[in-house]
Amino acid sequence: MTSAFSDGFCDSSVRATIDLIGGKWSMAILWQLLQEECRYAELQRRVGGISQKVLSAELRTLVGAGLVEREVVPTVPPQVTYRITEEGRSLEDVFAALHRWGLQHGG
Amino acid sequence: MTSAFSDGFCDSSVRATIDLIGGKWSMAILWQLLQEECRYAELQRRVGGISQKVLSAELRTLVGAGLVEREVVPTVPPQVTYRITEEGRSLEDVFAALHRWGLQHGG
DNA sequence: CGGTATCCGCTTTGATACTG
DNA sequence: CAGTATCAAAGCGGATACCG
Repeated sequence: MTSAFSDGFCDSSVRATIDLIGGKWSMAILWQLLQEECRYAELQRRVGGISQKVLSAELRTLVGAGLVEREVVPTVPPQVTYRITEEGRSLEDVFAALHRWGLQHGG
Repeated sequence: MTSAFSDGFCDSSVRATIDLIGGKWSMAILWQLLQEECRYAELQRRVGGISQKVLSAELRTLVGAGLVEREVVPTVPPQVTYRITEEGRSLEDVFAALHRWGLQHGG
């Protein structure tokens, strides 16, 4: 645990993590889903300001990464619910670290 | 990347932190400077693949944020050394959290 | 309702040339 | 050596329209 970063910039896992949650909307979405599961339209409304295209793309990415779960109920009209996975919930630690530092730094 | 998280996202410090270190190069630069102080050209060489323009801009941002210190030795030719500040060094905790999660998630 | 497809503008990024 | 200026290219995000 001493030096998490050995040498050079060979640690791609940090980069990958930031690439995943560092986007403009990923965090807002995850943040929302951490609080409660949500359907598509509702999620768009809650996040606020995100377009359908971007929301779809983000959700596809997050689902693909295993952070979010997509449940389809084939009714008419269709009903799709998104919820955070255990994997996604584990991000709370990362958020906490970022939050702590953000406060310490920005004041 | 700086965004207006209007509703449903009250914690801007997390966002601010990611905006600061989530850029394409910020982390590579910080990572390098965490290991040892560095002069401009050397830094560009070590980071690898970054242009002068972007490196300058990044450094200005990081210095402005108080994460990096800029020391000018007015010799001929001029000599400028960049080194991490205490503030910047405190990011190690954040990196550690990201690293831990990155491993746990992506492998 | 829950998306995908298309087009378009803006920011980010980079190569190159030039200055102190 | 350590940058700044300029210009071109790429990618992302967003508005709109349309499909299952």
